[in-house]
Amino acid sequence: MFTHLEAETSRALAAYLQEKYELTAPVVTEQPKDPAFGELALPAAFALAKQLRKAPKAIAEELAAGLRGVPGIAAVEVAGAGYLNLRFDRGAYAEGLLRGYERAGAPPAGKVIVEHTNINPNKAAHIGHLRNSVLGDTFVRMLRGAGRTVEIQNYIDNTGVQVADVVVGFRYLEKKSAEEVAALARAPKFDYYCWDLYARMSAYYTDNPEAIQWRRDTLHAIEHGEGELAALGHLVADAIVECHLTTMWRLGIAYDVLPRESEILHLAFWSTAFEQLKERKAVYLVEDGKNKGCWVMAAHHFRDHAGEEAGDDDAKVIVRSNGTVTYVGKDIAYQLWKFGLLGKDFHYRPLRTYPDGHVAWVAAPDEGDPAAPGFGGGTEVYNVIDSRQSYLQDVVVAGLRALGYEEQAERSVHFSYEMVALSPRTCVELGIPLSEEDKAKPYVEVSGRKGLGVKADDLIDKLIEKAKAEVDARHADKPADERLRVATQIATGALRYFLLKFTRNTVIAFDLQEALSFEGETGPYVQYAAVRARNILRKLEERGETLPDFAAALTGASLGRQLAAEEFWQLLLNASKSEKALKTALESGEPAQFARYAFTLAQAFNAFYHDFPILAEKDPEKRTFLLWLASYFHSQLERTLAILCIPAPDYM
RNA sequence: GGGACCGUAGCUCAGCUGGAUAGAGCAUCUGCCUUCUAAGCAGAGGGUCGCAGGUUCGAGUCCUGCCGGUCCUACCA
Repeated sequence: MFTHLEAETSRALAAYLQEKYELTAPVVTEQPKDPAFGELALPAAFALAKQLRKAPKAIAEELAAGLRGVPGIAAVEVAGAGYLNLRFDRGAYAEGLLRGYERAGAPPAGKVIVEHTNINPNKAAHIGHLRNSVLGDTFVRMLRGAGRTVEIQNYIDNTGVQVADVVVGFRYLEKKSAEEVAALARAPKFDYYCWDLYARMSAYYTDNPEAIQWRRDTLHAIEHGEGELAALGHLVADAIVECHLTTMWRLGIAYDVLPRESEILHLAFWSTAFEQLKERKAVYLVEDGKNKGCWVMAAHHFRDHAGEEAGDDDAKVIVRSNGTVTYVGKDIAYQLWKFGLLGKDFHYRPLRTYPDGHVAWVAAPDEGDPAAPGFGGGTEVYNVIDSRQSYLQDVVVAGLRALGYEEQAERSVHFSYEMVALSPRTCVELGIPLSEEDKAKPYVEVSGRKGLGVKADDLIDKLIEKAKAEVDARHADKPADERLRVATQIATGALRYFLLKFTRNTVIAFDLQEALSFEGETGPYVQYAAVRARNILRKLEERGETLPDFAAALTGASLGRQLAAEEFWQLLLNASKSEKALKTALESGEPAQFARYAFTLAQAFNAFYHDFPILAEKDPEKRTFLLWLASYFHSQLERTLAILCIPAPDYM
């Protein structure tokens, strides 16, 4: 409703500008800082002052006339130095919300592909991976909330160095047979086991540099899919992927398809892309210098300031002198596939059916399942990858551009975010040893190689444990399994909100105490508001009453009477802005903005809840109105929480 | 050396494409449970928006320089 009026206002003013001044300018609308100024503000007069050579205030007076007839607008005022402030017809606005209104405009066609998670399948997921997944998953839900079709991809680098290192660890460090590893992989917490092994193996390389040859041999075997080392690689990677899927599902995160590097190699995606790149002269063979014998992409493709004269040494190596392709090269091929530009496709088999019936598919080594849906072929692609990889993401986009896929390059978005580090205090708390150098830093970077970090499952367990204690203290009368379920929901809400409250380019210095907080700007705060709203409605039923048929019981006139009270109007207005909040958050690509809206919505409701004992209200019209407001808040809170994938518990 | 990001209250962070009196949470202090659950509400204190210039009706927001911090800049991923 709010966005509808906003659009109508902009359209009316644009038409008026055209008619009166023959100007075609985009109309900017703002939400006034002070609610006393009204619901919408237009600073248009300021922008026109120079062109029309008149004082902004005088222009605003003229423009006001063009807005007076807009349906739903009750008043147009000129304020300040030349603002146009609009006031809505409160009764009509509420009636629009009550009776439902048509959402204007269909969402853009085409499939959006969002790639997120992408954890190397060689160790347990940690807090940094969670930020990626929660950010990606929430963004997906926001897009779907706005009506877009979205496909979620989780790329599995199952043939990389990291998997190889764990295989080396099993084979040479622990001297385990394939059967022994298989037994470990079937046991719980295989990902934890590998976490430690990977850290030990990394340390071993440092002390025994000659061991690097093991890595080379193993990597070669894995890449070529040959022998028992390759089989071991698959065994490890597949088992770890299962662990990751399970961990992520604890937070409600699921995937549509898991493309894998092994199939990208097997199906020779790269050679197809390589032919295209050579043909378009996007890459060339270096004859001399440090990159001699490599196929490289010239720096000017991906760096703004690099001139054509930038040398071979600045170029990005795509194919090594030994003929193997780098990760970026494969990534270019993969990005082409995402847009349906490669002319090749994976085979797929179902990997997992989630409890809600959703199926995640995975790239299959051979024929695959004919029932598989079509994947890839998107019109927009978002890659949720941390900001440290922006250089490589630039190269990928440059690859598309160099091939002439300008439009797809434009629609390739590196949805970047800053890393999650650990606050020194939290390191101490977790018993992580810190060097003197680390202690002086504002935060300590997590490192899988060093085995330094907070594992996702550990953190979730801790949150559940804490929430369980709170629930137990408050609801000792409820069944234990139910209390555990509620505690799990609270933990999920706390964690998802915590990871979302920071904007993407803020480094999170993870602080355990802060993350474990359920008060203030947190997920549980928002959940609590939803629970309270529901309690009012439930209490009503417990008293033998039924919820009124609001559409019949409330009219524009009665709504107008009640909304004459400023506080009621502000509450309703606030509650009605979820669509607006979603729109601006999507435009800026910041899930944090939408999370923040959820918080302000909960704040508004909590104030309302405190100030107006609804069930005790004596005046019938007011009571009906308050009930409607409460149920409207309730539905808005639940809708908002649903998009954030924060569960709404039955009680707290 | 080159590129990118960050610097806002004691702490952690918001501040949408430049707009009206710079916000929130935490922490500190003071009130509020006989009421639809206090995981809550109300209030107080707390600011040279790193520094200096510039652009204009208007700058936390844009430009330049400086100071401080971080990341990237592999024939690793």
